[in-house]
Amino acid sequence: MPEELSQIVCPIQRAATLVADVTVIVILRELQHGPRRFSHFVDVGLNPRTLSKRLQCLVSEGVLSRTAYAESPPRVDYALTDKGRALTPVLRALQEFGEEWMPAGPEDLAAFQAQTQKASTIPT
Amino acid sequence: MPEELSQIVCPIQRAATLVADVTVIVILRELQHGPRRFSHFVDVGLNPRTLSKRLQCLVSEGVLSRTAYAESPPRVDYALTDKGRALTPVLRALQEFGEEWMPAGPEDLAAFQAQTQKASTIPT
DNA sequence: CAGCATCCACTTTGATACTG
DNA sequence: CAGTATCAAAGTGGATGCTG
Repeated sequence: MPEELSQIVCPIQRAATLVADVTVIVILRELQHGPRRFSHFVDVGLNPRTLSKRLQCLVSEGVLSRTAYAESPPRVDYALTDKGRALTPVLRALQEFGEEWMPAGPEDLAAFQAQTQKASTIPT
Repeated sequence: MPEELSQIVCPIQRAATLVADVTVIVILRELQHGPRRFSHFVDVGLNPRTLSKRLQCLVSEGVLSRTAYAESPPRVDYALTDKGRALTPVLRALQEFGEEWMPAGPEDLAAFQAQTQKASTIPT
């Protein structure tokens, strides 16, 4: 995902770019189940460096909310905002198109699921 | 857009990656009005090199059809296939999300339109 | 007209290590 | 725990020029 996302002016283009990133998709998928912590995403296989960037981007885009608790060890929760939830129809459209027109054998899906440690469907 | 698109197994990810490219979006938008030629896209501002790659990718993905006529000078038409038309809901979802949640001043839109020489909405 | 080959520079990423 | 710093490696994109 380009660093200059904020400079993309076309709404379609910008939204598409935002969503067309493995890391972002995994993040959104995980958050569908509720708030998650930084370490959770790391456990799921995301690179801390990229994860950090995406999280910052998503927060600054208003798609995610970041809540830090004054504890030790530190704890930070990430959750979907209304805007983040508004992204669901997009993901669903993407998924429906993908499932109907993008042939992917069961093995492939299994590989992907193993890779991300999660199911490939986005719950309602 | 990554060259190894065919290696992306997750349907969502793959469809998203396909669509998350300025060049691809412009191509799809232009084709909404009917078949277009290579030069048309060039006229619209697309780089021949990138355009060529995207066109090949879209054709091999089955999103576009390529028709070459035995003429001189050569003539080639590109058009949406059923699969290509099936992408419309995705673009629309993207657009709706973008328009509602991605603030873009009128100036920005104007800039974009000037840049692509076209309206930024996708006709039905 | 359609489109490939080349050059080149910039952007982005994974791995790894370190800190408040 | 939640990040950030560094570094080398690789992928991409634009400009240009050429050909069937």
